Amino acid sequence: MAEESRTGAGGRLRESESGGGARGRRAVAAPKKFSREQVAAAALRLTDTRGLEALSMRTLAAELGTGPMTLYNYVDGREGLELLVVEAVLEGADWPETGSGDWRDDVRKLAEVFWRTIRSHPHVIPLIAERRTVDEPILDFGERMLEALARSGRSGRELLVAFRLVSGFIVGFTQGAAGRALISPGGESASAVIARARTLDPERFPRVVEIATASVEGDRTGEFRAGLDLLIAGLAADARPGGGREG
Amino acid sequence: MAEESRTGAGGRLRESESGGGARGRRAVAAPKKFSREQVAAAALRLTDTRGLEALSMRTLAAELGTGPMTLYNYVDGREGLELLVVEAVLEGADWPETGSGDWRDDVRKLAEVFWRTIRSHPHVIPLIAERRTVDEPILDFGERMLEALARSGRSGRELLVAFRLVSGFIVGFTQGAAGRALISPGGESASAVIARARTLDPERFPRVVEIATASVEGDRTGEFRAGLDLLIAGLAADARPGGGREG
DNA sequence: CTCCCATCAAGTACGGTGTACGTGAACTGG
DNA sequence: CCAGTTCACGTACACCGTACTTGATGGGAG
Repeated sequence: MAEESRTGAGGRLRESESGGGARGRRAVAAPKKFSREQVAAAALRLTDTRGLEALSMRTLAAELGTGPMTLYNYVDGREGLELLVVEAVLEGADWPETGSGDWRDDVRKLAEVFWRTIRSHPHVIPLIAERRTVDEPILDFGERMLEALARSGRSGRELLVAFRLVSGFIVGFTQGAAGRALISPGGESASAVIARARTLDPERFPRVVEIATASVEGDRTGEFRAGLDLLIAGLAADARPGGGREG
Repeated sequence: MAEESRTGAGGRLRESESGGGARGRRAVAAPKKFSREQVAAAALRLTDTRGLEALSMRTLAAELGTGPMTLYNYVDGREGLELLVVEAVLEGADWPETGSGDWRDDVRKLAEVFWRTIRSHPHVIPLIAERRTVDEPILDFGERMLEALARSGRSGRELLVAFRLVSGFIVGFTQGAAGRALISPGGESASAVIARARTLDPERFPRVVEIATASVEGDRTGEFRAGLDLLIAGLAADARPGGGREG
């Protein structure tokens, strides 16, 4: 797993940042031109400002002032590029301490940090939604969440169900709150949703229109918490009676 | 619906269309070469057999024995093509009668039909997940689900939360059960998941590995029902006391 | 009848994508 | 000095969606 690009481990790599004044007798070549973090930051910046469809090998390369193929020295193809962006987003989160207190609190805390983190990069949401069973940084979060859920006395199939419930809710809610077509690259989410709801026939979709409106007017975080609390209550009610601690 | 006239190879034959407009001056020049249903069926077949990434204007056109641009006479670009596939999938469902009995039963019935319908076309799942707030056939389902949920005594924000909970669960569960990278175009889902789980470090992701294994061994439909029941129980417990009927 | 031209099917071509391949420059250890 | 290795990156290919253009068709007007 850990076979990252261990190419730079030779020791001699002098980063090409604004280091010492004599920045080189030579033009660039043997030491890496960028750090992986630089690439990640550029990719995330690109995605945040110009949307997910603007993220391509070529645009990113242009952003960095280099050619497309150079990126393949930092990233394992398009797939790896997306992974890099997801990583960059999740690294920005500061995960809470969990594992000791009430599992409900931990579930809540974890979910909330995830929610807040993701929401600050709305364009990345589709990426996270479709890659959540693949990327390690997400699985890392999943593992913590599972640990908390396990303390409700679940394991095996029940744990699986509980996890799917929670993660499905988180991703679904996030996705629904700022879905692909409802948020435009420009970024005016609210008006876009409203506009979209307006085009719907209110006779055919009365309640869809109703909740679409409610969704725009309400505060999403409050709704997220409400849904999560409901979910946690359900999980607690269903938990194996003696299983407040691990049974 | 538009009735189709099948043309042989190479020629287009005139056909008096139903409702052939006496639009004054000109009559129709040529009948359509395919029916919309033919196109939809071909698109769905293509997606089912060769995966979502094989669905393109060009491949579909080739499948139909015509050129790419011809499709634009039947479908509004790539976007419309995806809509067509989603439509084709959801049209295959036979929706239950709802609206009269217990809302819990209706939620269950609707969710289950949706689940079963979608699962029979696993490659379309990502499409449905990301287009669920956009496509009318999906909104149609959403409207029915909302109607059922409303009978738990909710409206406005609470209804929104309940809906997000349920639909997030459905989509999340489906997506998780047969996600993009976990199911390969070839179609060997179970072994792929196992293989994936094997590559994970069990020290770092002990519980992820545990539920991944459980997920392969268990029957998904049972887990889906279990999660759904838990969710419904939570919704029922939280329902406004007097609100068994619409209040 | 002939001719016109509205209409729709379909081809060509353009600008995009991801990336295999190859070349060559810069460094390192012998 | 000379391999050998690592990296930058230009070129090229196969693919994508689709704007634009062409071409066939056949009803009405003359």
